[in-house]
Amino acid sequence: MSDAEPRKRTDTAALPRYREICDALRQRIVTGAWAPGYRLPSEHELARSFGCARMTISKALGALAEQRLITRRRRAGTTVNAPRAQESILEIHDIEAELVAAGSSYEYQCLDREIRPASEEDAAALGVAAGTPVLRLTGVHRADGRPHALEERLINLQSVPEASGERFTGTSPGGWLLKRIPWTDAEHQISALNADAAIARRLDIPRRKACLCIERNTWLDAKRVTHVRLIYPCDQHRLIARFRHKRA
Amino acid sequence: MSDAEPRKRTDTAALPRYREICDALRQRIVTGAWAPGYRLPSEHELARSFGCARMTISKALGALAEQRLITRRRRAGTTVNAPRAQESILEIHDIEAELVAAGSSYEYQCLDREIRPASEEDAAALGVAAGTPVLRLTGVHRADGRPHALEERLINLQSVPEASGERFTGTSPGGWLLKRIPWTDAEHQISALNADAAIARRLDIPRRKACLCIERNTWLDAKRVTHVRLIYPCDQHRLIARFRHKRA
DNA sequence: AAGTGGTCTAGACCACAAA
DNA sequence: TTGTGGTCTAGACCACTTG
Repeated sequence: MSDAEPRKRTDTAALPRYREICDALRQRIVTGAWAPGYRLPSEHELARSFGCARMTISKALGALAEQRLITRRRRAGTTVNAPRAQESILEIHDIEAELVAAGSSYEYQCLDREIRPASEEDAAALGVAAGTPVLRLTGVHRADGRPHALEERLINLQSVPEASGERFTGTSPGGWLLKRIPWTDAEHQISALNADAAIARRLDIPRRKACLCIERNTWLDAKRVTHVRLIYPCDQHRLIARFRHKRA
Repeated sequence: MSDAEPRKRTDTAALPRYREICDALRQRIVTGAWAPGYRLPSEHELARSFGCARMTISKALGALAEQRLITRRRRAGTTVNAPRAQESILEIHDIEAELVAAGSSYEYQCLDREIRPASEEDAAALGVAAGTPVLRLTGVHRADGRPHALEERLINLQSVPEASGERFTGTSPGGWLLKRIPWTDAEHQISALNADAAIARRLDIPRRKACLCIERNTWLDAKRVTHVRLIYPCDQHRLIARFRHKRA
């Protein structure tokens, strides 16, 4: 067995072979030489033409497929995709962790706490039946003593009954929940709004100032856990989302 | 050569071996049996204990690493990561496609078009050297005749020289670019702002109205392609991001 | 120096979907 | 039926990094 006898790869590259191949193929796609719909040569053919094992080709194609530049189907072969929607990964951090990471002090101030049967509005926001017992919390996150974000939260007490015993004075509900109740699904809605009088007062900003609003719904399997609405003054927060740069 | 003699896998599964292994390992991590910081057995050991080739283990670990549940380093081994931020997938669509999908008519109106050497401000936004030739475009996206979003765009003419020949009256630069120049990397910044006089006039909204602002930078490998700033009145747009349900 | 992950090979069998 | 991708093996060499 001559076995693996490749390794003439101390040449210049430092780039793995599959990566070179991946880049070469991507080049043909992005330059339009291989237009959307074009069917690529089979893995066997590519392996021959690149002079490598089929698995190396497979790895290169796998990377392109994960970037959604191509679609691979058994028997049908591999075809170039049409340009797609921009898809980015958005990381939404715990406010406390975020502020601490930025070197600020952090404090949660509870403004209001109420256990009640869900109103129609609560029910719609949390996605439960009206009358379901919910815990409603309003509070302010402070950074270095100054208001940073306003939080309005509903907790489904059917999913998290132990929340009814917690006062949430000082401890932020987000952190508390995260430690106790895992979630399996989440949805975020991001919007902008003008601060109304109540928001302006609580965040100590002028009325009508633009704010970034993040609403999050979380599920534990099929059960709704919590609904939260976070309101940040526009000059205190922005979200950054990056396209995940495929490397493999 | 007995070669590949595995394939007792017409059992019940239909699930690839590397997938089973990946799930088994993930289970140990998410249940806390392998806590953050824990160092996993080496690939060789895992291969022995799972009774498979090392490459199969490597594929399973690769999937976990891509989910950022573990970190793999040569010599140092593989360790369990600390829990990470909430990570959602944000899809940012082409405005035209979005409006058409919603059943609205779509129209792009070019307000301004200029080819010039990049000013300091342009250079900073686009990430190129000052003086680099850029195409600067301002326009309004209209839905059913009414202003929907304001777009301010810079195109790097070194990356996309053919853009200099395009008038962009009627055709939206986003769609035009998407059809010609794919991107490999993108970064989005999402913020809120109060409409100033110019924005208010062009979008036909009151001054100080809150707007959602999306800034996008795109790269083709290392080259900057375009920088765009989209401004939506707060009641006309919201972004939705869903937790990516891990499957692999 | 030694152990780890990273990559690669030259085969092989399988599952699937198109012809 | 047949060709394609999907997975797997048993080994090998390499590069990196830690002890």
